[in-house]
Amino acid sequence: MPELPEVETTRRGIQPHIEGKKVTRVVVRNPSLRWPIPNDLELFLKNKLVKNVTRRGKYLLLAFSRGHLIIHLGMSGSLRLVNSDLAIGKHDHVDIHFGSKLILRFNDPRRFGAVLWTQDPVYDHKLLHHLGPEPLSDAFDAHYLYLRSRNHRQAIKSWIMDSKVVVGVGNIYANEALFKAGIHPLKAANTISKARYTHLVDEIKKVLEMAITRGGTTLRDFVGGDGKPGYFAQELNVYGRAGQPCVTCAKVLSEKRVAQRSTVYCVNCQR
DNA sequence: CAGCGCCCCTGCCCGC
DNA sequence: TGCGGGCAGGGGCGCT
Repeated sequence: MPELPEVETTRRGIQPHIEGKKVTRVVVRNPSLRWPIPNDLELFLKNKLVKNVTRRGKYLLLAFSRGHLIIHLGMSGSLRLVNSDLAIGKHDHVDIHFGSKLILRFNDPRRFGAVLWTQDPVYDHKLLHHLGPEPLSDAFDAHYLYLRSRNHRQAIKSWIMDSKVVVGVGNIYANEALFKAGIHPLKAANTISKARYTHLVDEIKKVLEMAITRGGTTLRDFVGGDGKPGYFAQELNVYGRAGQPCVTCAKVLSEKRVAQRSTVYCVNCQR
């Protein structure tokens, strides 16, 4: 249920438990995700040690001594560490065993996710090589966004959701950050001033950081727990609140579909 | 060639 | 209680 904070929460949850551990077995029950899971996945992974667990955008990267496992959770995927005696549930498509007890289990009802293997330098992979800066890095700043936006007329909301521009800004947080920054989601990217980009960058970082902090509160549930991310509990100002009053000015929030995604905003506070 | 829609898939909620 | 329609947090890809 992954926006970037959930992916990062997942990474932090699994990393300490599998880093340095050896894969003993791989079970693929259903290989048909967004792209087919390689059918010789076990061959690549068996007896290999996990060197580290990193993240690029919403892609989780498990580094092995020779190659990387690339995992994307899509719209409905989750990755949990479970004990090997836990019953297999619906949509549990992949199990990666670490010894006799520990399993990293990939579940994905809608199967928009991906589990891929590459032996090449991982950032050369076709899914990663074009990606823009990490939103929480210093490279993502107003100067960068402003310069890059000058020849883009597209609506600011879909523009900041473009992974070539910046990774990890999903629909919920795009809505929330634009509200906080007071920017109308349909405003053309190239018409927004540098000062307003400063505000937007600030709000994107803040909302993502806050959500990661909240997500962190569920970390303790990662082993054996239900693994549900905590972000539904957090206060959202606009997402899911169309027709309800704006928290700032009480005017009824509007909703439009922008690039096929639900977009909620306040016509009074966002211009 | 920037940028728009399509589409992959299951589940859930709502209205009839 | 059953069924059809619409919508869901992603994002690559094929068109124009």
